[in-house]
Amino acid sequence: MAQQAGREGRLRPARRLTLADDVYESIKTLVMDHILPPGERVNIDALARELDVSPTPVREALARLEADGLVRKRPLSGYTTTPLLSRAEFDDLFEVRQLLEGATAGRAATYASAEARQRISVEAAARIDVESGDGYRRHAAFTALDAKFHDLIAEVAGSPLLRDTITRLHSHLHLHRLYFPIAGAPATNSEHQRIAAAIVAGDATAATEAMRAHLSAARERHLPAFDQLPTPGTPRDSA
Amino acid sequence: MAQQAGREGRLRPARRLTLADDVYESIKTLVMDHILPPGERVNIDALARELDVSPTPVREALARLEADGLVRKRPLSGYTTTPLLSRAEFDDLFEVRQLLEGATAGRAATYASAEARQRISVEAAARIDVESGDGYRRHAAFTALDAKFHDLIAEVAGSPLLRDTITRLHSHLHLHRLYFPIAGAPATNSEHQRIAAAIVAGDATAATEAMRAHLSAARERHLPAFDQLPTPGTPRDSA
DNA sequence: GGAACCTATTTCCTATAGGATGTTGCTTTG
DNA sequence: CAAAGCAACATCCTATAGGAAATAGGTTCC
Repeated sequence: MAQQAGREGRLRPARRLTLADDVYESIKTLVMDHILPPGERVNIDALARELDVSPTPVREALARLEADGLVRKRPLSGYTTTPLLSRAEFDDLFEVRQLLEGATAGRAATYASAEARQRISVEAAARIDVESGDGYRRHAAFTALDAKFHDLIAEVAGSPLLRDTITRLHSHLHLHRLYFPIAGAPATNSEHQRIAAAIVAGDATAATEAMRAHLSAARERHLPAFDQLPTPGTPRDSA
Repeated sequence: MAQQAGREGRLRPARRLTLADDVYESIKTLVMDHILPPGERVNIDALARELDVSPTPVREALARLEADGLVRKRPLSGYTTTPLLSRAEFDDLFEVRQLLEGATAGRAATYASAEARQRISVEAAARIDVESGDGYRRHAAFTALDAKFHDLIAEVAGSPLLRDTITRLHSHLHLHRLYFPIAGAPATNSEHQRIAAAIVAGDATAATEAMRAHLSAARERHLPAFDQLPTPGTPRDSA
């Protein structure tokens, strides 16, 4: 008792299913937004106090996040947030993305329904006003739009397994989203439109090629961020 | 108190790190071996009693297993083991495997070290005596050998992400292993050797093609099982 | 002056108890 | 006889407490 009284609407969404699920989403956001910095130790009790719940659902949520690759668990030593990708891991990620998402785009061009093609066309036309909002919101909005476009293609490709797999990969990528140079947004948009055009036209080969080219270009756009980044894995004891 | 007294070595391995990890492995085995049948409800408390631990680590283990796709969670209703793959999901799985493992074999042929090629060659030569042991052990041994071969290729392909992704997919497949017709073992072995030969020779194109052909054949071998299977998703209330 | 050892604290890990919710079976009514 | 409503049960979900291990800091010895 003495806990479910006066904290409605603090972190709790309107439709509340289970507390553990809400906690999972909350912690995921904390990690994605770097409120819990990469490589940082995660104190279960402190997190439970912060979220105003007991440690049990926190522990359950962390177990799921570990399977997602967002935190690591060292036995009898606690959880830590996953460090930022190293350069090698980053390159690896984009190679795998090229393989998976290239094939996905090709499938989408072949199997997508007319209605699905319409949706892709609309989605590719959407843009984020680069001038609006502060830096953080702008980044978040742009990243969300990019993720939505890629997921949409995965959805209409007609392979649930492929879509799940791609979604999983994106978690790792999103840890880097705050470092993405916003200047690349226009190029990203036009590349998206080229992919959409190929899918709408039903040209699988062109769609695959356009997606691979897009990911190659996206990788190049991200690379400068590595020069201004703290070396991953370093146990930063900040000042 | 009154619990850590007399149950040494029951399910506890010699090196004990955390109870939750042991419970995770135990439940995973229970699901894989169909001791917890697919589609069955999983009672947390009953499972805790069975494993002689408290519900807390069981809950944590189930959360991880859910992320692995071996159990599903319905809010406020409990966990259920994942049903067997439907025909459509099965076909989907093998398409994705062809994509991923085909590319992996090609990478292995290109990047594998001399020592790695040696290991693959040895592994492909290993065989399970089809005559030995009872049906269950024979199946388990053969499936383990197959999984080891595929994972070895993924390991030497030099892409940790690709390897993780493939490992995840295999979980779903392994739920079907008990239905695999053992008669296909010799063909599987020879196909493995063909893949190994291409990798050892450094022929990426041939390795990719051999892997894809192998998976296509393996899929065909599995198909008859669908005719003698209870329809997936049926809530079986056994006699 | 440096390294190793010991101690104290923090943190994690597990067990237990109680409240809320979904489910099931029975009864009642049309 | 069937369907809807109700009640009892089982199960899940969350909170709290206590024991064990690891980490950090201080002290002592070389």
